[in-house]
Amino acid sequence: MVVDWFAVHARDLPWRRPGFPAWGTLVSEFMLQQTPVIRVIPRLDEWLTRWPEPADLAAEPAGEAVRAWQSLGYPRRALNLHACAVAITERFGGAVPNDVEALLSLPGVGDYTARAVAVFAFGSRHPVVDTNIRRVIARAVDGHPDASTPNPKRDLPAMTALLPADDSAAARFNAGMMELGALVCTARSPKCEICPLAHVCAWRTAGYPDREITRKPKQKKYEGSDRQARGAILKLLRATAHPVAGTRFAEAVPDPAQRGRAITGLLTDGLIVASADDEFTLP
DNA sequence: AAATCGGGGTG
DNA sequence: CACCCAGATTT
Repeated sequence: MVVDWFAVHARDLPWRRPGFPAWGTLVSEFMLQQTPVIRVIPRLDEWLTRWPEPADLAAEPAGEAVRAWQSLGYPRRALNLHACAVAITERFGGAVPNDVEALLSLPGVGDYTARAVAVFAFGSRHPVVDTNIRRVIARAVDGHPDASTPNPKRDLPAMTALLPADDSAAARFNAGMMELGALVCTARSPKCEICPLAHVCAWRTAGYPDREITRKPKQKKYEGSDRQARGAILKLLRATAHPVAGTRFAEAVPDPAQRGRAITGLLTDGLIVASADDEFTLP
């Protein structure tokens, strides 16, 4: 029933176009790691126009990937994606590998992304579990809103049991479940009245228990201002093609201690590199 | 299991 | 202003 619903209600997204390259699927999945679809689409188009093949990206400095990443967030993903392009060029002859095992060996590719690429780019039959599917399973199968700690592996058995036997149908089922979570079974105010699973949903049958979730207060140990400092320095370096003197960071981050922590962290993560005379630049 | 890593959009 | 977003990695 999810597959039928998906056939009618699927959004027209770039990575669903016929003939969309596997490299494009990999780039899109990286960008979609914790970044909403609507903000990924224009950036994906820029990337694939500029770097149509993994070798095209691999031929450029990693810093160019960080620049082109712009404000998608979590810029380490840009570094990982560039490292992916290098690894694909060197170890896989420039072609995105098609099996989960090989995909998992790539930097920044975890359990979700490996399965997603194998399924959506190559049509393999694997269960995929993302944040949307986790929520749909929690509600429709387990009968409670998604209050538990994120643990995709816990939902794999349920998805495996539901997965159609046919490869193509399995791929559409995965995409359909994700779409259902994105458009209908949403995190806040789900649209149960138009849900194709309403009549079999365990959560609805049980009378929507725990509809008002009391989440434990997220305790953050880091200082919010430190996070801001990282972004400010990175933004400064993205905007300039040449090395920037460390003293100029004071404009963006006035507090010396905070500035020092930000620079140290960025260097450790490889997002910036130090050159001579207290100057910094993208790698 | 919990913390970290961004930035923008939304109820 | 708190929560959410096609997660991955480290501790």
